Amino acid sequence: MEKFIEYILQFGNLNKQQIELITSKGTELKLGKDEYYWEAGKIVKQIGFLIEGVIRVSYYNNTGEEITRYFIDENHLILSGNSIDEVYTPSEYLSAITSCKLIIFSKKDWKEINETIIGWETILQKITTKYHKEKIARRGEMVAQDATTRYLDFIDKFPTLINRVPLSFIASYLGITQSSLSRIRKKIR
Amino acid sequence: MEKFIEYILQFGNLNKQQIELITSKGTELKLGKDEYYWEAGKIVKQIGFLIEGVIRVSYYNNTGEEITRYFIDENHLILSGNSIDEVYTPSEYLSAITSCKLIIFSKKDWKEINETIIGWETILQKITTKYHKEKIARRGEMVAQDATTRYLDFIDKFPTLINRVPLSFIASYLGITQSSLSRIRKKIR
DNA sequence: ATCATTTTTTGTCAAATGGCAAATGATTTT
DNA sequence: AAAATCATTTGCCATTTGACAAAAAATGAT
Repeated sequence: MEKFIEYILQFGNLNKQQIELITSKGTELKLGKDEYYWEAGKIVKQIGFLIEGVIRVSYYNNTGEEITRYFIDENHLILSGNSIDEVYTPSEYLSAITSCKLIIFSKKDWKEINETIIGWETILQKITTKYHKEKIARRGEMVAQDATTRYLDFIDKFPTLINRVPLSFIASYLGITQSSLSRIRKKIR
Repeated sequence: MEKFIEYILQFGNLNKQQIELITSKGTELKLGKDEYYWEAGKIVKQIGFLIEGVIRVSYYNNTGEEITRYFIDENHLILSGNSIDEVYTPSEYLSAITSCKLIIFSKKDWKEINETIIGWETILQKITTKYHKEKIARRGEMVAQDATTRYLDFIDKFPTLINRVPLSFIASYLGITQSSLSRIRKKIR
């Protein structure tokens, strides 16, 4: 829980009372490997903060292939709702790649926090904007490179993930086949 | 100018006085083809709204190639600053692909509007979020497809641009060479 | 209209990647 | 430990794309 508080404090100040309120509302959730955090189409009923593990965001493209859109690693908020979104289309799946530990808040509690803590909106706003930008930056430059460069970029940007994410997922994130990625690895090794 | 007001009104209400304030502060700016709206490294001293024309957002990658990150077409705000950003890295160039007409506001006037009109922040917030999402959605699915699919997607998402943007820029947006794009065009024609 | 310039198309060949299947390696289960 | 399962690597061949160069088409200036 402290991790979550620490995270929030990066974006704005909170007094003791406020921290207590937040702490009292959060519950721990454990996810086993390959369990879904949420599934396409289902209504998301909570807000989560990932303390441990890696979550994969995926969707199915028009040919039925499952594509990895994104990875979420430790110390990231997973939001959904109206203006503040970590997830963009209702057709996305979030599944645990490794076993995960999260702090979750029900929508109701989250709303209460929002209504009680002055400046909470602003804090969320900052967080959201920061991650929007990160994502755009990460993704934006990926299109215009060959697969090897993209993989190198990936290592650069997600250094902690390389050994925790199966090759097949990385490949689907990079937009290449497993085989190709395997060959690329061999080449640059 | 009305176009800009119209645009803003989609995101929130304004009374007559407020509209007048905004109108009084905006200036028209014309850009010739290939002129820069802003250049990497330079300080942006204004906020713009594109009424006519197409602007290309580009950057140079590590090998010195100029890559098109994005196109901005009619009726879009071009912002820069702190939390509200249309442009993400200070190394980006914005140049007019066609001749352009913009409404611009100096940072000072923009600040004044912001301080005078209650709810202005919220309106901007909505706009920002909307475009962040659009971009992510547009870009996000592009990596995992072959060039033909990406071109088809492009046509889908920027139907108004195909005939106004030179092939070379589209190619650089899609992450392929001109020749390849030319061949793809031929194939699907 | 003519010339010069720019943009787009095309050709050729090499390199990268995909699709498929088999082999190898790693992990888990029994 | 052996078997079963899953993940990764490799081989083979087809297709796509890149690099480079040249031709053709479009655009702009005079």
